[in-house]
Amino acid sequence: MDYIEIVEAPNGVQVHGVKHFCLDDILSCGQCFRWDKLCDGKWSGIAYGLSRTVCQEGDTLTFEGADMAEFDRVWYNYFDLNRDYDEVMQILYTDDAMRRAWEFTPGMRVLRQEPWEALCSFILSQNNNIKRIRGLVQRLCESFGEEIEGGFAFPTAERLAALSDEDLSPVRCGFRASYVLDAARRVANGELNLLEIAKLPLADASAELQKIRGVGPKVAACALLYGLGRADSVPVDVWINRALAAFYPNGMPDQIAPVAGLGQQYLFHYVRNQAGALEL
DNA sequence: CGCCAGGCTTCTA
DNA sequence: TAGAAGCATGGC
Repeated sequence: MDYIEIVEAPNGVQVHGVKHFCLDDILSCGQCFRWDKLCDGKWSGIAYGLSRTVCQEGDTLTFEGADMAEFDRVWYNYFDLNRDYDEVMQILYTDDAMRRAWEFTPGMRVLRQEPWEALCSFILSQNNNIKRIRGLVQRLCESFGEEIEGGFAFPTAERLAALSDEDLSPVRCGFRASYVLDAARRVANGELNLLEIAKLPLADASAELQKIRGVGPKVAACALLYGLGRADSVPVDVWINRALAAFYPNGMPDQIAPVAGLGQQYLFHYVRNQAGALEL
């Protein structure tokens, strides 16, 4: 595993000896929208209806105010700590471009966010920039999410399903409003069962999600990767498209497929942030 | 001001 | 059936 021990400390739960883990990279890379970096370097965010502050000092993570039961139930999984990233690394290192991408941000990980939150957030993400996506998600939560200690939970599909386009106007999400409502209705009425979709073959799962108005291949792939735990799902945006053209004119190697979505996360960060990455 | 944003739907040839 | 235009809104 990617840590030595997990202990309850006076100020919360601590993970000691964590590997392949850079909180800054994980939370600022655009895979999630509800974490803010505080001026002291700690991160404050909301997931699974809990508002928490998390910090990393070297190879120690501290989940302030959490107890072990909460950590086991929520954060262990959320930060993908049950995955052995040594294994991921070994697979990705069989490929040259993936190895370079990994080495650029070796502490990157893919979060396991709540299924509905991930689907809804990435519907809002389309044709939008990360700064504004964060604002949309925040207004959606403040307007329709349950008030919790420290903020607002992500609104349930059931709550959103009962709303109209006009109800969503304070969110200012433009043409995406009807997309969010269509998704909420299909999820709330049981037509789409996200947990069942997660188990389907990738192409079938994607097709199911694309029944939602406003959900195409990219958003479906994001929902699968970030919300439904599908490490084999690869969101292809303009950046990944460039990377595919530059590095994989004949497609990605087969052995990468099971973790191609994780590889995508390293690759995405690499080609966007490393000047000249695409020329190699 | 113009261009663009981790796309998708609709229109057009 | 592929390719381009249109879409709401705001960050830069």
